[in-house]
Amino acid sequence: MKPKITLKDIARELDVSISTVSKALKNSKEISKDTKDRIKAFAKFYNYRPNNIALSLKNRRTKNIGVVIPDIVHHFFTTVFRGIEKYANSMGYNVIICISDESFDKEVINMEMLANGSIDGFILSLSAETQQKNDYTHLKELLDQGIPIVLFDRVTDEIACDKVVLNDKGISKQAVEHFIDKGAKKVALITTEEFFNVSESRREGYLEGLKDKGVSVDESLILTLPHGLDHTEHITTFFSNNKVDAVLCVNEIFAVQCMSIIQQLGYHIPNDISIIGFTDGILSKYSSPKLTTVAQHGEIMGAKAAKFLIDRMESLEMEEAPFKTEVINATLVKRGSTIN
Amino acid sequence: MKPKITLKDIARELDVSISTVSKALKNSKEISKDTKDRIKAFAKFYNYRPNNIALSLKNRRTKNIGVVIPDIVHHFFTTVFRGIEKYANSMGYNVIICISDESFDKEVINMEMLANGSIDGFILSLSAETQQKNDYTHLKELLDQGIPIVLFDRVTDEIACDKVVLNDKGISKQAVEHFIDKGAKKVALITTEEFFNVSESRREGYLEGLKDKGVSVDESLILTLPHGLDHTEHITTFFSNNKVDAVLCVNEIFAVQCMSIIQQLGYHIPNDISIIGFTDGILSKYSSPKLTTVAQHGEIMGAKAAKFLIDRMESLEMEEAPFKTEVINATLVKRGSTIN
DNA sequence: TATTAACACGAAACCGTTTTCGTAATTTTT
DNA sequence: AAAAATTACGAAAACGGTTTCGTGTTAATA
Repeated sequence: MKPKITLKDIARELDVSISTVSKALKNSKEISKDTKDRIKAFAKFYNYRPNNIALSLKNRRTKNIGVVIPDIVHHFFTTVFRGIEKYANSMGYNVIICISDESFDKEVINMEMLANGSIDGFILSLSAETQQKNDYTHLKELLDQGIPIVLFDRVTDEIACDKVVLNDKGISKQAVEHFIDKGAKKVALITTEEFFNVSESRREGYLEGLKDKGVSVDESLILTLPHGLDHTEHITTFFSNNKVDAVLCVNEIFAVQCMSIIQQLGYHIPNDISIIGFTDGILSKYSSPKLTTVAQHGEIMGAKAAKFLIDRMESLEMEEAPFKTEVINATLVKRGSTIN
Repeated sequence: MKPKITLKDIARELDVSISTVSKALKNSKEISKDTKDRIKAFAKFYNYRPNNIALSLKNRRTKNIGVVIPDIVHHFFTTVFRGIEKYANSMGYNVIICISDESFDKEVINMEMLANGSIDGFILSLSAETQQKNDYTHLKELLDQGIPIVLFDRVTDEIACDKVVLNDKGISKQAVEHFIDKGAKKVALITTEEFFNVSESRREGYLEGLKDKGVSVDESLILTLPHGLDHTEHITTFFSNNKVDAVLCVNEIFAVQCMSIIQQLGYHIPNDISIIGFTDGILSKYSSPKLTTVAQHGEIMGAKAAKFLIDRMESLEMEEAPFKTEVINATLVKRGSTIN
């Protein structure tokens, strides 16, 4: 057992003051070459490393950033997180992660814990419950205390801060137009309940895409699936009752579920029915046929969010800089589930 | 802007000493009720919260644990991480995460960064490169410094510490026996290169399962896929050249790839060929037929690892406790890709 | 009434750094 | 040779807490 060595230890052993040691290790020219050499050699030999906590206290910055996401098992968040981690790490920051589990209370409690000195700033995607309650006082308080926040994907207009979002609306529109361009007449949308702003945007894009192509909206072609339940039955009855040519799903799980049900019903994909899903995850790559999806470029989003945050934290007191919103362009990855 | 308030601020405003404030807030009976009430009211009003960093420095413990994993996008690690996070959080710990990206250097650098005071202990799964190099000096040094480490899944005998592993061998054996019990004669294994100790164990289990059932080993039924490439061709030629009844795959990606290739070759699953994969992830649940898999219970592993670590950290100086290895029992989740 | 005990609080050390400022000792300038 | 400047270092404050110990007042005991 060889416990960590401190400046004090070095000072004692070498019979100099703590300040001298500190300065010597920082190569200060206040200290003579001889003394510096002695101290450096000793420090190296005992593998001295400054204590991060003491530094944090002194500098009043931790070089930690807090990431709060609703769910880590979800592919999209995972990729965003990876982007955050990579960029943050390259800039010398560590990442403390909290999972809100879609719960308002967890989001609040975790953030308050971290805000008491553990981190210098937050990157956050709102929990479902927070979006439902529409209560953002916890975020406002943190901003009030001077702690910077960057919101991504699940954002809100209520909070003034840097944001990184996807062009959900635009890409949905594009997907719908792609369907129609390839001959589809009846385009369905399979979506979730409305308190996610992303679902909302995707629905808008869907509607706009139809409108632009001069196709009238048929509300019965929009299937809203309840949260958390098994959807097989819903989907089966939907496709039994409606003749559709193309389906846009707001996530890849819905999409592959639709695919197998559609195939069981005897339709051919993509000849009879085309499908596009959101989230270019593992399911899309290994389904058969492979799924055409909207790539959300999570890693890019994460990196951008991290850059926003770090820029703001490091531009000392340049907090006056106006808040920016970066729109990441989703792209359509065309695979076997559509006619391309 | 309403910056954080400190003990000193309260002391100044209320004209008492810092020590009095500290004691009052901790409800010390050294302080009179009157004074306590005043101080508490003031603190509450200004929403005083002690600074975590200062506490860490004083107590010489951060209540942070460092998690180092090779990859966050991989489902298994994600679930383990979730288990760690949940348990740690419930015990008042925060989690700092580093992704080694299967790189030895990243593993070393990240751990050294965190070890200088930022965390009280590590939970770690070895990177592929570390296992290849078989170099664990960085871990030994940390243990030497008195920093506890818990290893999970990708472990090594070289390091004496608490460990949490899966009974890879046992469950593989069980899977093979299940195949044979249901009538399979020719059981294939599709695996990765050998520097992962888990692949090794799974292969051993496979061999043992055959042996126990009195089936002789046919080396040509073991397909080793190279790391990172596209495997379609390998798998296709494998199944074209070999008549097999059942396939055990060491991950779910291999399994679903096999499934689609097998189906394209005109075989029926599970009637002609049965399949079992490892990792009970999203692919297994949404494939058709649904995949019979080995559930690794990552969340349980994570929780157990976190418990090991926290127990050791909190049993002050009870570091004498012998190191334990917990074996998590994987289970077979029987679905449509096997005859059950 | 003198002594002791209980009460209520403050001073100071400590955790491990950085940094400002002060100051002997030496060297340079006049 | 006296004054000024430079060199090389140490003392101390600061970051924000906790905790031990000391002490002046009051209350209880002899």
